[in-house]
Amino acid sequence: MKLSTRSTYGMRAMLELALAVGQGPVMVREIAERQRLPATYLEQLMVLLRKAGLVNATRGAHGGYALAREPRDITVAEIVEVLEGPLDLVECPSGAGCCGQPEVCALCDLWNDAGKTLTAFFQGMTLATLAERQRAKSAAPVLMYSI
Amino acid sequence: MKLSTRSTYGMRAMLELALAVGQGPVMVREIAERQRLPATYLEQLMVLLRKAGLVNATRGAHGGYALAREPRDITVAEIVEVLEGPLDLVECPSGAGCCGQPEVCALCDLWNDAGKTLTAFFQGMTLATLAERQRAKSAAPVLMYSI
DNA sequence: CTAATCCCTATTATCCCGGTCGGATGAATC
DNA sequence: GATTCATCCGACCGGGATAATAGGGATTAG
Repeated sequence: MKLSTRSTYGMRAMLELALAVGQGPVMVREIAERQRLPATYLEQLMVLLRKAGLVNATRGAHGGYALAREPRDITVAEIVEVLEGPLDLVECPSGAGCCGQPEVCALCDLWNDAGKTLTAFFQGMTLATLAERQRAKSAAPVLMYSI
Repeated sequence: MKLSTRSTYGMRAMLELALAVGQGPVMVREIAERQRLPATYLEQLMVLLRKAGLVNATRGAHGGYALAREPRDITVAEIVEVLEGPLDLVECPSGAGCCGQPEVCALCDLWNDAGKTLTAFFQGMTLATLAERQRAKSAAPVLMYSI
């Protein structure tokens, strides 16, 4: 039930883009170095994000990636869903999650509700919020607690 | 990010036991047949649930499994955690989920909060509630909507 | 034209899940 | 006490997905 690295890598890249908003496109290699990620692997993920309309790519020299929308208009839910597939805990009703009879199975509801809970959480979180938090963390280091 | 079948199989078995509470132990084969699950596979899962103290096993003839506690005192969170591992979305801070510096990484908090949300949801759901819902569903079939 | 960068398609390695099998252990029945 | 029944335990295996790597093609700036 862990998230795959696709999501976490992707989120790290997207956060990086959110922090660099307004500074022109950022190269994959640059992101990869800053985040210590395998560059060629990240490349594939960026293509997925582009196809999903979350980022714009500019090719050629001085190219790179930039967010396609304002950070406040991109939710974590979107990003994760692109890289991880639908935000459901089981694939009802055809899958093994329930008995195959959703109308009669209390567990189907359980899994669906859990998925909705998670989705709601991720939908409520935007790149803008995350970037803000990240800036706060970077600016005010552990010193805060050592007074 | 899907749940493995271990959890779903296990939950189906546990719900079956909850519905059969007070009727003596239930055999694995019996559960497997009713839920259309591979019996020998389910067997392994039941052993895990027993070692976790969620069910009691009686061996030999007329043996089988029964809940170790009252249905209202067994949460979905416990069951899932036994079969699926800790209810976290990433394994911070050593894993690839965050940058390796939880104090400086906004994403660590994100993943942890998401995990807590999910955990809270599952902790709030007991076998008693599920059994009740299941009974309601079985009792009042689709006929309700065809008046 | 040339360098830089994204784009795309294999290919590989590794791990975990889902499942099977055979036999050992322990309990009930006769 | 022998037999039967059911849980227990470990070993094994195939498939599929994940996480990479590699190489070449397309596109743009200078």
